[in-house]
Amino acid sequence: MTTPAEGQRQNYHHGDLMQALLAAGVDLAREGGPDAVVLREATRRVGVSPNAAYRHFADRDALLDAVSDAALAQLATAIDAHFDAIAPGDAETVARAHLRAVGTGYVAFAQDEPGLFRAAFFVPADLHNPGTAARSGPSGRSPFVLLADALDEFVACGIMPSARRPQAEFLAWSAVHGFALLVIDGPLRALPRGQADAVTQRVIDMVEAGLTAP
Amino acid sequence: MTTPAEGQRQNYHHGDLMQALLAAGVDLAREGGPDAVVLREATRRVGVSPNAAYRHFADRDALLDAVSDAALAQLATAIDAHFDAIAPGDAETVARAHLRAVGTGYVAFAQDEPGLFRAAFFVPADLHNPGTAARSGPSGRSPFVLLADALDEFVACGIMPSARRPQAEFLAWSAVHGFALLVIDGPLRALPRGQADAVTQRVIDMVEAGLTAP
DNA sequence: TGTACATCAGTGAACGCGCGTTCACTGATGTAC
DNA sequence: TGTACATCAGTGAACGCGCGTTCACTGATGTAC
Repeated sequence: MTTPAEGQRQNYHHGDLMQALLAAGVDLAREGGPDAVVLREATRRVGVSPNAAYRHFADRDALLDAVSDAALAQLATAIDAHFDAIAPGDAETVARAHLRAVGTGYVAFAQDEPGLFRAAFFVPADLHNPGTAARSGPSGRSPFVLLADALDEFVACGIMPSARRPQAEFLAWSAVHGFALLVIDGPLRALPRGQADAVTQRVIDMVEAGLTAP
Repeated sequence: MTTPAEGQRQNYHHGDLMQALLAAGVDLAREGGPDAVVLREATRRVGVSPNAAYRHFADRDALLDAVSDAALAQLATAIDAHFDAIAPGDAETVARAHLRAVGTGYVAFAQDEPGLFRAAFFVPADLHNPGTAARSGPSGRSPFVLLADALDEFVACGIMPSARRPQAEFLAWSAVHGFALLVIDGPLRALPRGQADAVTQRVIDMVEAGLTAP
């Protein structure tokens, strides 16, 4: 995370240019989304000539992929934090809280880091492959896995019929992902944060009620 | 819609260059999404010099806005078709069918015309303003208005509490919009159409159950 | 401990590309008299 | 009905921009002996 004296480098060798370029790329994505991840600008920020990047990334797309993975990892970390805050309780209460934590953390991250959020999903994630550690948070479980586990708990504690379980991830994901986009880019972008948060909870209410309806 | 002998124009004056450029822009969006709406390419396709476009559009963004409106109008038309296919019946059945028609038509359009779909939402629509006729289908009602009307029917026939009505559009929209993106760009992009259609219906089931839950 | 040399990580300069946009212009059109 | 002329809708050439990428190179590093 420490980018030592950007542009002020003394030694010929950088030390960890790969990591520095990745960090610069993440900054660019944070500021302007995936399109802002410009290879030349990343090298400029690190204080290195443009072609130096090619020692560490095959091309611009490889850099963007790495940035996308890093963004996914940050999303995972944000969701982990919501997960860890859940108090113990009976299975059903905890299961519902798990679902809510994923949704709430997901939307909050999109609101806090819209550029990273868009970069994360610019490269379509293969959610079936939990992915490398580069895409997970401290828990080691990707957001998709956390969601899947929460839904498994729904079945286990009897509030969702097991026949409804297959592909239910995508139903929940759709609602929360779509809402995140409405809020950061779409017609709800002007909604004050407090009101948006209230609607976020209603989206999760809808998902929960929709999945557990008799 | 008829683009007379593209690139083979005889007369100095085009006739309706504005419309021709818009049509070319829509084609570009269809083929490659909003980023593919390139002003020079549009003029090339129409067979006109690049700067001729500036007689009709202030700049590239103005062209893209017009393309986006046209794409929204096509989406509206597609949804209108699903609406018109609904058989008469009791209020509740019709209300549910209306909601389903909007969702089904919406996702089907995204699947059939992913480029136009992405172009339509590249310029964030102000859904509160029903928008000009340029954004509606034959019915004159925009998709957002059709959705809002369906939800009003839910309240009117007593299957949704009126306290839940405000902003319910955004809950339903989130789920369907998010799912459309999962299908055209995201992790569900490889799912065969038939299976995707089945999941679409489950998304709508979830929305319907979630909004009408006791 | 010192030196030769292969290897690695950077540099400097340049490339072609296609874009959006502007300039001064010319050909066609239609209206006033 | 004919002509002068303002207006409109195009043209041709060029601009600056910033990008990704490649070339041949040089400085630094570390290992073998």
